[in-house]
Amino acid sequence: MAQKPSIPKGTRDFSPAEVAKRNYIIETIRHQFEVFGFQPIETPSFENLETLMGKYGDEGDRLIFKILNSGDYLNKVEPEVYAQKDSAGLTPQISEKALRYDLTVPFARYVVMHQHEIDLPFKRYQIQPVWRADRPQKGRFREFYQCDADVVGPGSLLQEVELLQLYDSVFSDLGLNGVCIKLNHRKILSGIAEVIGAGDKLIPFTVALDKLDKIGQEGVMREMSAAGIGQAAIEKAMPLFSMAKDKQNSLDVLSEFLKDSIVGKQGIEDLKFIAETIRTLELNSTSLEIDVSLARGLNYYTGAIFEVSAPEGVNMGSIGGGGRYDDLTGIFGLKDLSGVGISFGLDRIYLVLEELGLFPETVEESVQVLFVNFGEKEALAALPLIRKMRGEGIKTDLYPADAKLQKQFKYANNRNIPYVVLLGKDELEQKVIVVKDMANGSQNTYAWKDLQQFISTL
RNA sequence: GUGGUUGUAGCUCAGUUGGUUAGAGCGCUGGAUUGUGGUUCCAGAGGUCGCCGGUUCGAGCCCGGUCUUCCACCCCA
Repeated sequence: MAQKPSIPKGTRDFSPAEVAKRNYIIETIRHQFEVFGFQPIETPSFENLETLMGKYGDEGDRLIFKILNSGDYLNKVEPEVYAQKDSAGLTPQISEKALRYDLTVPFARYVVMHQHEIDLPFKRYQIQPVWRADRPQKGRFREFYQCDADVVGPGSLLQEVELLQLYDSVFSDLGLNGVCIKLNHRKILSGIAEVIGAGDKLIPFTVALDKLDKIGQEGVMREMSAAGIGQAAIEKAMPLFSMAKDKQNSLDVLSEFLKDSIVGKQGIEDLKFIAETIRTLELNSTSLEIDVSLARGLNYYTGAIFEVSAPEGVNMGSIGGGGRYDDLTGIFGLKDLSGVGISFGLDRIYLVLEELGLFPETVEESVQVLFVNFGEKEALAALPLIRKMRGEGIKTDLYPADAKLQKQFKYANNRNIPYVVLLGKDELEQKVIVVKDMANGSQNTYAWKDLQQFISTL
């Protein structure tokens, strides 16, 4: 035996039970995507490197998995570039393809390429793996699934409202209560930066503000200062810190704070509309919270931004996120097309459901009825009955070998199979089956011709 | 990418200052039970102590490297 095999860091194998649970989540999400009128697309697992580079910021560029060119790729490198040992300069010369980093940029590329064949507004969903060359942690993998729903076309705030309802529907179906959707607006952040006189430092300002929960007011102020934001500006922003804690009145406080900022006021109007509409429609299992300190999201968001956090007490980063991007397709040459979308982090939702014990028991039920194998003659007699049950859509199986009864029952027990059917010598003679209910141990006898009777109890 | 952490049976983990043949629980296999699982009792199998190298008379234990796990940054789902 050679070296033990292994898989790359941050990747995983999935056992049948895990796949069953993952499929349960995927099907729940897919169902609601379709109920909300989204259509599926799929895109290649790898794109041209230039399609992806520069879309996620410097940090994102670093985390993109690049694919080495085929053949004698070093041969084409200019000697000067090679000699300089400059990785950034060398990369485009030895790699022209890269693994998909998210689903949004490929979607934007798709819209531009297929603009003449899609009807706007186009509501698409996409459930596929993405890859990031990140250092793994709990709930952070190098290969993971995103489940995205986006709308492109004429912009309307009703779409934001619908997407929030979509979040709510999915988490309700999954039985995951206490999920909190945080809501903010890029224009509010711009307005704040403008009002405090740090308009040119928007990104570092928002990145620092986002850490308020984590490092506190002092930490945020220190980080802003380190980012080159002036002391006067930071002090002007101070009311925001206390406001972030008092989430009820945040819009009123913000209105006052941003009264001189046109952009800022637009952001407030948007959020007011979204929050009030949601309030009248009511959410089922999730809560909506306006949070000025929410600043995450990729560089392309321009309007509302969302982030979904797991219920309190579960230590997990965000399990979903999204927002509006007014000009995503602009970078691919198609102007004035607005989009808004959300994403579900399948792998993290899985971990949350697992931790809270929220997977339905039936999810792992691969077989409903197992026929015991008593030998060739009995097994052959069972086959027509099994075929009939399978024809009715019942997950039915015959134990594949004439093993000890004890072993077959143990197998059924370990697999959580609820019913075991006995068809041995006696049953064969009398043309009956004995059905054992594994939950309570009770047994019932049915004639072969009355199989339907048994089926109807399932 | 930076700093730290982890790895021993299929799983969860013990393993003393470095000292014979590395343990437990669960699981697995067989038996008590030749037509009955989930409870009980008895017996058994199962380990290159992540990998490579070093120190030592002697390494699961000490040192270096490497891979992996998890954590804090960074960033993110």
